[in-house]
Amino acid sequence: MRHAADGPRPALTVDCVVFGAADERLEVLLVERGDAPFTGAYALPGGFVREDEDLASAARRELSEKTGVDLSYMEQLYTFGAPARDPRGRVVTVAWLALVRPGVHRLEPGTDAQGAAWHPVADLPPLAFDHAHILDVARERLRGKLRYKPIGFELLPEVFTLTELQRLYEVVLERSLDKRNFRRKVLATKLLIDTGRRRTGVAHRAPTLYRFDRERHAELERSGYLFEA
Amino acid sequence: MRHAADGPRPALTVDCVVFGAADERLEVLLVERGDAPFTGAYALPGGFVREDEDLASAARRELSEKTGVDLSYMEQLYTFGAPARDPRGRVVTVAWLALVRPGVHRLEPGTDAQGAAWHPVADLPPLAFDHAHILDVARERLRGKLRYKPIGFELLPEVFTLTELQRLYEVVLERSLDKRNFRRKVLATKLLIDTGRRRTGVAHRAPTLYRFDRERHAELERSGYLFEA
DNA sequence: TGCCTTAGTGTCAATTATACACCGATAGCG
DNA sequence: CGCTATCGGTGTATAATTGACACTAAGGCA
Repeated sequence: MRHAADGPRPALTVDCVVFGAADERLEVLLVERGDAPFTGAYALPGGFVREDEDLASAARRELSEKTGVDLSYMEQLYTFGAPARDPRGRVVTVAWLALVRPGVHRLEPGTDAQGAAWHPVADLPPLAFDHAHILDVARERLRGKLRYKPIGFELLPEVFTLTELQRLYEVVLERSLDKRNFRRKVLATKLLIDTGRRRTGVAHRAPTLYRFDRERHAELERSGYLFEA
Repeated sequence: MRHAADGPRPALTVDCVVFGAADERLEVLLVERGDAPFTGAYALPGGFVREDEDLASAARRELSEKTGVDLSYMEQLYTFGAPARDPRGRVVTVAWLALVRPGVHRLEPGTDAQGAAWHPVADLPPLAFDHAHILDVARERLRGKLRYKPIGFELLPEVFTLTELQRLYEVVLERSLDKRNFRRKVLATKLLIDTGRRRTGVAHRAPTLYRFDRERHAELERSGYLFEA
């Protein structure tokens, strides 16, 4: 059975995969490591779980400490525990996934991370530990979720055009979508509100700006529904 | 950063939710606890992760030790880490999900579990720790998977009738399905092989026995496909 | 004012989902 | 041995959804 003294134990950390969309690209928040191992390499923000701390709280705290980004919600992604994933010894990490609008969070790197910055997932620097693998799992999960949850909105600014939303879907799903079918489908959800405003200053027809209907979304969440892109 | 000496750490366990179907019910494999806390209560088979052991291996080992059931594949379910989930101190557990055909595994309870047995999920004894919650999460995951993966077969005997398969779906999804539509859909997958045999000795028309086409399934797995019930 | 660029719109065909009711085969019983 | 009870097995029509596909509209700028 479970005795607190049962032999050596793995250490436990949390790591956060925070995605955002900017310039029609998918980006991820990384910190530059200041200490060994992997000094100077990039890593997912994360760190040790404290003795009396909920896992989700640990993820939020570490993300905040390492990057200055405060998030109220993250989804648990997967727990990675290969014995050799950390050269210092056995470390099991619970990875978390979050989607944010880049730009609304000021990045304030913590003392033990030299920098926190957005990196396009299509062009990543070498990552510490097994973080490249964690990121792959996160991208796969994001793809899966995007197909049946309208989470695309979480990644975009408060107001956005349908074309911007479509580009995001295309980037994440890695395939092109038909404009008319995409619009039909996404508008059919009734989750978008026409703000009545248009984006001006562009050298072409001014596109309509929409925002996400959080109330309707919460309502549908409660009753359980699907969404397909 | 991560120093092995960083303060007190949560202990780490694995717990296994093993589902099977029998008598048109969904069952789960539980062990009776021999030691405190929760002496005499039922629990999911599980235990501590060893220092140099992969998480999946730990789950397989604990399941085998506690119940005698050897499985080659389990899917990671979720990691539970509420600070108070174990009265003895901080214990984080990585839960795993497996589907088996009950009857093909001999149950051999380990020394520290008084008994390993199948229990219908619709009528469970009180469970130790937060295992009732873990089981809820597992049932939800099973429902989700059943909708788009043909995993129902994993829970049934080697040969089965379409009605048995449908009952299983109905039990897991908690709704009734149309017989003709179900048959059409499930046969359209071409994942069932008509064995040419029928179940006899029943006081009604003898139903055709099918078995699951593992080769075709593996093939489709590779190319990626969906399945809807 | 003409041109370049992106926004925005509709239809048709194919596919898929759903609703729905009767005859067939077998064992058991009287 | 035939009657009955019980579950097995089948098809069709309608509605909803998907996917393919091309042109006009509007705005800024040269």
